[in-house]
Amino acid sequence: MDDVFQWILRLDALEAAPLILGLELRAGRCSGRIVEVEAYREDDPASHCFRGRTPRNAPMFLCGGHLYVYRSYGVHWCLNLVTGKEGEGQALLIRALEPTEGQAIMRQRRGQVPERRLCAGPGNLCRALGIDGSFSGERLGRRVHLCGVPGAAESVAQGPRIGITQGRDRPWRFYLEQSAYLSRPGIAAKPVTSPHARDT
DNA sequence: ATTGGGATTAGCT
DNA sequence: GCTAATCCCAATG
Repeated sequence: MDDVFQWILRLDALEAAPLILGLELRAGRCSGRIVEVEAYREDDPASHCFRGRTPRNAPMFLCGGHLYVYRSYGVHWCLNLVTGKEGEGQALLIRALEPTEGQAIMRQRRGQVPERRLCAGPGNLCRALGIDGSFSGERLGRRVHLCGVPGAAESVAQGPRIGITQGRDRPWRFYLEQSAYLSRPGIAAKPVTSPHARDT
């Protein structure tokens, strides 16, 4: 079953993104459904890989299925699932989860916040799941796991990425349109798959 | 050796 | 809407 995820994560980030949405991400006793991701690639001015390999971004150049965790603004940790083949330098930034298990522990780490804010935002979800820089470069399946049925998510939407100054023209943020657990509401979304598209 | 700029967030105006 | 918190990297002298 894990082979399915390995296969998906070796696809290009843009192909993998809609398949990853809806899967459950678990770390320790906490888990949540992935409702929002963003794709970053080497040919992409917004990506940490844009100017080649450095000690920080080295895990992004491993093959799909590894983790890349970086420190944001010197304050927060952010989790990526590396995609593609070794040397390509691409990943999916996990931006929001719908908490499904371990909410009590999450709240202990995050403080008294409403359920829909527990894992909303890349920094917040790492805090909630206890993910830090020591996870970077690690293989999926050690301390972080995926489970669920890939590609089964209801209406996936696509829009501009958040918080970047370069590469704004690339609509590489993917999210579950009806989710109440997004880091921010969808902006000028265009649907990728609709609930009825799969029926045909 | 120093400097400027982020794939962010909470709290305040 | 604005700002501070504060670390890593890249570009520059």
